[in-house]
Amino acid sequence: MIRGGFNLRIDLHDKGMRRAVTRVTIADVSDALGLTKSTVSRALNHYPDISETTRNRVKAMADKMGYRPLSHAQAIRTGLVKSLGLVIQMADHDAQRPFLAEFLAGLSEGASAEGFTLTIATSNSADATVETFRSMIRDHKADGFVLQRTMINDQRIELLSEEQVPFVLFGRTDQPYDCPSFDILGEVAMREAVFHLVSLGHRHIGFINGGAQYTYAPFRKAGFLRGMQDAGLSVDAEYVSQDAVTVADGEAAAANMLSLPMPPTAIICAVDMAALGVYRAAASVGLVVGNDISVIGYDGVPEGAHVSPPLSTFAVNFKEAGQRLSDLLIRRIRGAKPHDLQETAVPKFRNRGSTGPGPVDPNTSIFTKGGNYEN
Amino acid sequence: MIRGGFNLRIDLHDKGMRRAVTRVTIADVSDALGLTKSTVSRALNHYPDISETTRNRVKAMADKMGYRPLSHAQAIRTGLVKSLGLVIQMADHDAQRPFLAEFLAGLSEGASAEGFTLTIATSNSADATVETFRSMIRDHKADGFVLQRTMINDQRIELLSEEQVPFVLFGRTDQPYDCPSFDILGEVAMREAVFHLVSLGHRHIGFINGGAQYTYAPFRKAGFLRGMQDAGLSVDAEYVSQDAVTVADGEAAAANMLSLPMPPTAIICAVDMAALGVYRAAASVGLVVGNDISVIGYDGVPEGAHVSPPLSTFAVNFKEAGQRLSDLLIRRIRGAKPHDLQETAVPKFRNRGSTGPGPVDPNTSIFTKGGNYEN
DNA sequence: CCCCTTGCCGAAACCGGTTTCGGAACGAAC
DNA sequence: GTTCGTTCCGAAACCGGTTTCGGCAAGGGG
Repeated sequence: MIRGGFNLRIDLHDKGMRRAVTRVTIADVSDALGLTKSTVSRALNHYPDISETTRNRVKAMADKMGYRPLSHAQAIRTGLVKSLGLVIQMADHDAQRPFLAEFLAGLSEGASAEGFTLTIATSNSADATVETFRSMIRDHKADGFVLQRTMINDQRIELLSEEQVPFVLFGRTDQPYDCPSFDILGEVAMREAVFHLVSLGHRHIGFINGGAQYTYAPFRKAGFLRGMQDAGLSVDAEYVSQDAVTVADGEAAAANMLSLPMPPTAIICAVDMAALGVYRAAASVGLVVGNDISVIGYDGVPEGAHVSPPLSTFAVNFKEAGQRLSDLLIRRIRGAKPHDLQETAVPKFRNRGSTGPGPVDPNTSIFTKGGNYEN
Repeated sequence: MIRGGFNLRIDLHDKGMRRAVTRVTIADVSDALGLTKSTVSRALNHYPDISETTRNRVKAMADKMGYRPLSHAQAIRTGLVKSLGLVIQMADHDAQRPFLAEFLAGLSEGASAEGFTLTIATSNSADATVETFRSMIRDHKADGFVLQRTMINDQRIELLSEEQVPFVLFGRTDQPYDCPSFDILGEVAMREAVFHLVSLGHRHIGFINGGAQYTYAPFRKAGFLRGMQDAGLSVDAEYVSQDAVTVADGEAAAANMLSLPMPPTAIICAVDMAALGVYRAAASVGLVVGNDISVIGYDGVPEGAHVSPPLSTFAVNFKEAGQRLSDLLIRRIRGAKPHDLQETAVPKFRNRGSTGPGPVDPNTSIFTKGGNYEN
């Protein structure tokens, strides 16, 4: 039981570094108190069979000595490495790039608030992503995972469910699993976008949806359709397109719509990047955004604030999303039931000037705006 | 020695998950071979006192059984958690945002190639960053750290050196430490930028430097000055500014230069974001970039490709940087000497159209271009 | 006063690996 | 035929924690 004071040694493992390591172990604490390791451990971990006075003595001594348990030492017995995993799929298209920093900040804050860290990996394809998950699960690199960009028929969900590894979705799933999740209600935003445009006098409103493989797409489209229906407007199939997640995609989709006999006077995009493409398409046919044509985006990417006019959009708070996801995941890891771990939020409309009044006569084409009723 | 076959148990730790865990341990392997754990361990870790035949038997059995050592179990003895740490300082200004995804991808690839993972944290201020490092070091969350955005008089370097924790710099340091590092030679780029502009006929060239607290700033400035000197051009102090890292910063700095009696006909920016600000400043005084005024940036941010005309810039390969940094750091962790771990690369010029011929008469102001020699 | 709880803590095993130490087996040298 | 030196592996300690089990002492009930 008596040990020679503190645990001071020279760690020569990495020849080059010759690092002097002096770490306070649980044994140091127990020795200082005349207790055993087990008592100290249980005291610190809130076991009920430790008296309050002993617990307090232990706690006091522990932080007086600066004792901090080594998480990987605990892990070998508890099975918990106190880390949250994130696999970022790159080259997917670059749409996640603008959010990544804030999202990570949120995740990191939420994690560290509970003593967890963030372990991340990247991959280049869906298959590689699944393999990365497999390997991280097998080596137990994280106690649970955050899945961003939830997809329809998501392989990651299947894998993690099967392996019974805790996870939380950023988004909602169509699969019959009861998953912990945090999601932004894009459908609410899209419906609100319609109302905003209708109140400005627009009747012909186009909708450019995002990637059809993501679960957000049907939700946003439904919100758009619901808004149109509520406004008593019909939706022509030609006014709706999908799979636009980049500037180029948005430009192409908008160019199509603008070449229709009766082009929309306003376009709602499920993704800001696509909305930026609408700017280009508009410019190339001589339309001024915010004047000749109205555009509303979704996401709140920083680039949107730098174009002219600045893009009106529904800003998603990615930092908050990260925090909530960390929190939910940690609660899941600690045993909470999926059903109790489902949250949503609504994006905030940022009216920045890319919308304007609709045509005087709602049946007027944008190309004949100003009274030339020849169509 | 004889153990009851594989290690199959039900792990009830997290009440909610009831996860069935069946893991192949080193003891399973040794039992299957009739050897001891120690022999298997040494065989797998290339100890010299294990015969070649035994080593091969062990290896074969290990991967036949799918054995993978648990890194956190190894860590408690070896002191190595097989993880690289990265602390991202946010709100710094958003300049790092565009690179983050690629940079992480590079780091992750480099790390996982050697069986390491990436542990990241974020912080909101320089002080918080240092505290985060302290805590990660104390809890040994990573075996070493990657420091991006090397600063002049960098507190992180002091801390890590003092604590004798391996690290590698993205950038070079002015401090008297011999640090492992990877850096992009911005000075080469800036000098090349000058030559490019001079060859187009420019004589009055402005330089907008980046954040003065970063070590890259003096290098890039030196490159600019060297280029000017080599071209036989003098540099007026009014043509040089610094601390421009955002669009707004760049706009302000450029506005100043453009209001000089003899404004520069070309501006080189140490940071793309600032260059985008130059676009704005130019527009607001009626100058067309690529025609009335030439602009060259540095970094290769995606936004630069979307403006009109697309920004000519020196593109930095952040993914490669990440890979190299991971590699260097891992070698450092394994004991290589700092002196042998210093690499550099040069950025690649992307000529995209934001530069044009200088004035016919080099002494002509851009505001009188076209032959109106009245100054 | 005895017995039985209950509260509280120590002893020891355990988690999954690594590392030290020592000794058996074998061949070479004398 | 000893002796000595290698080669190669087993036994056991160790890393820093957690968890099980059991036992001692105090307190309460009969």
